[in-house]
Amino acid sequence: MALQKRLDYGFNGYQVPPTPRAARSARRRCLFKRKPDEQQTCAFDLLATVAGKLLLEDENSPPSVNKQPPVVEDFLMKDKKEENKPSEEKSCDRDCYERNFIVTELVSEAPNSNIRSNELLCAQNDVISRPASGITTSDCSEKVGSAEQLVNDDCKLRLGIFSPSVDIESSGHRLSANFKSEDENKKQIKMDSANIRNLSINNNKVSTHSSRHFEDWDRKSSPVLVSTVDSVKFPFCGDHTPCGRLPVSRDNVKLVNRDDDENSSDSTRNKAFKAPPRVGDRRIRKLLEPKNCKSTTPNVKHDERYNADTERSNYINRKNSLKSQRSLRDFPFKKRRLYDCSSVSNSDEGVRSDRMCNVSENGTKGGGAEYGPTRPGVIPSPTTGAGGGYASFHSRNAQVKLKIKSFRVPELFIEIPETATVGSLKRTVMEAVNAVLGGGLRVGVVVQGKKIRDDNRTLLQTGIAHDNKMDTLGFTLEPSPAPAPIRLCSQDRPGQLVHESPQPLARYPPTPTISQNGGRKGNVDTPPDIPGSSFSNFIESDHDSTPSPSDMSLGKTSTESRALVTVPSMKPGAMAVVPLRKSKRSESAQRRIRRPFTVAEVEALVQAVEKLGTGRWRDVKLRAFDSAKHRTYVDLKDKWKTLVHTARISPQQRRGEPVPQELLDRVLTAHAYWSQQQAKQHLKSQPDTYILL
DNA sequence: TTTAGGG
DNA sequence: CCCTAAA
Repeated sequence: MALQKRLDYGFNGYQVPPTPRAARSARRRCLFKRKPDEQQTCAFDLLATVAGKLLLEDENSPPSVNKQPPVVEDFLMKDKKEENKPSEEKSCDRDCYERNFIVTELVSEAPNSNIRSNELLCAQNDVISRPASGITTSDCSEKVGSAEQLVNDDCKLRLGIFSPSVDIESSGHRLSANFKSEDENKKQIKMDSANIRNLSINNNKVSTHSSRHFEDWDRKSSPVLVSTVDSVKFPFCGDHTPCGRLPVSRDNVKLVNRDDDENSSDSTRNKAFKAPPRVGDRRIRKLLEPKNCKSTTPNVKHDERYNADTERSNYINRKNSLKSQRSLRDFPFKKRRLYDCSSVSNSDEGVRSDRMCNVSENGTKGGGAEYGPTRPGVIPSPTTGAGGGYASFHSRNAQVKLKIKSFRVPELFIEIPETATVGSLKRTVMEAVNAVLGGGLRVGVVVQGKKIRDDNRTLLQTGIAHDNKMDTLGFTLEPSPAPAPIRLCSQDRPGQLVHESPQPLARYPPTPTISQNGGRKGNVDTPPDIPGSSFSNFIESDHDSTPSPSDMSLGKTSTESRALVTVPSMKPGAMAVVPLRKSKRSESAQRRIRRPFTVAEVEALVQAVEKLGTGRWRDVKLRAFDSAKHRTYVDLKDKWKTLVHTARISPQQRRGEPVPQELLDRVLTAHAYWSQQQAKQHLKSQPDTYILL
């Protein structure tokens, strides 16, 4: 059997390394411009990735959620055009990464204010944070639909997209804002059809998230990760119907962790133009990837690999035919489970909205009965945007209180083999979430469309305290230039991540200046934990999965998660709205956090190595771990090394998350095969020496 | 920048 | 994971 396997690998499955290393290195060049520092900004990258940037809508363009820039259509067209041009890399416009942060309304702090900003809040939350399926009225729904179709064609299961919306509330002034997200902020749970053939087809298929536009995401985005005052929620959208094609084999395992750290690098962007994207699976991802910033070298050996992959895949299919079939049947259920979660989450959303309303009551004393439908006339349609007319400001109020009630993270894209367990899926998702939350963020303040860079300016000076300038106050979330504190991205302590990540936003605020005031300062640390949050729901009965830090963290997360809330009372003389401790970020050169490979990752690695062989770690990385930025090819190589070692030692001596024996067997087989190949090549390359000896 | 290996 | 020589 072993022999047979070997033969299969040798003749059908593996592809003999065709090119000398030199040749290879010649044509790869564009990727991995990651700076050393960036490796440590795991989470952050994501927010770069996930949060990206929140931008206040310009004054000239009235805050109107519905308003859709005419550009969108062009963008879409562009996308479609580019689909046919695999060799062309889309340019990454910086604007792509910006999310709009719209201050819908700012109300006077006066308790008697007749303006029910709460209503606005509620309305906005209601509409915007609704799962994509529920949002169809938007003018861009059509586009969204097409985008989703494309996605579905690729047999990808998209889990939530959030419409990033941020509500800023204050007892006095209330801001309701929407973060318009973009696709780059998402990770995708992608179930690729296992068959390589399918993959190839998919590659040629036009699959693009047209959602480069926040609008799109805004509309279709489903709530995914919502951190509210009281809890962190992980709602999944329920609008994704399982695609018709189901994964067949474990081929094409790909972990798409969109760590968009590369987005932030201009050099990367520039390079994108130099090198066209590689054909094949990667290309799809490119298209899907919001950033699309990095380019891939053209895969010269694409056809070659295609053949090899196909054969290999056939082999695997034969081998696992039974298994695959079962997987086919099981898969929908696995997915359904997620959807069930989503429904739960959705319901939670309602709770969340309510909670928000309630919270807002604190400030305005507005009766709950007055919210929403009860007074529809008063509620500015979130889509129409709230004009500044609603706000009546009392300039005598010296305090500006802001409360960011929730951040929504756009989307998670993850690829995972259908053979993976639900537990591993959960872990993967959790990792993605942690990555999102664990990152550091920098908050920018935008007033009247202009970014306020001077942190020392007072609100008064900036105009935030002025009645006539309250219309447009915005915040931007952007990746912090320096790596986030390790703790923030530590996956080893995932439990802390979820509530820690918000820290840069929520906990640091009270600067000396700000802390002078009483007000609701105490709310900053208000951590009303909601044990039954969606997060815990999402993971709850995870018995089938092997214990992993992530899993453990989930429960912890649900109980420890802190609200992403900041209610720093600020006097006009206060400093930045959301002061950040930038200094702490500078302590780089830290050892990267340990991120144990999951079984899914191991499988992806094994599969890639089986096809590419050892010694081509960059290709392996690109193939299976592209967009998993925290896995460098060195990491993969090291992991392979340890895998080989692990496979050779007795199971009793192994530590950590147990790797399925089947995988270890494959490791040994592949390692043996490629070692042999290497030896052969070595002999060929030095025939003279051989003769001489 | 990538590989290959030792630490 | 880190560090680095070597390619």
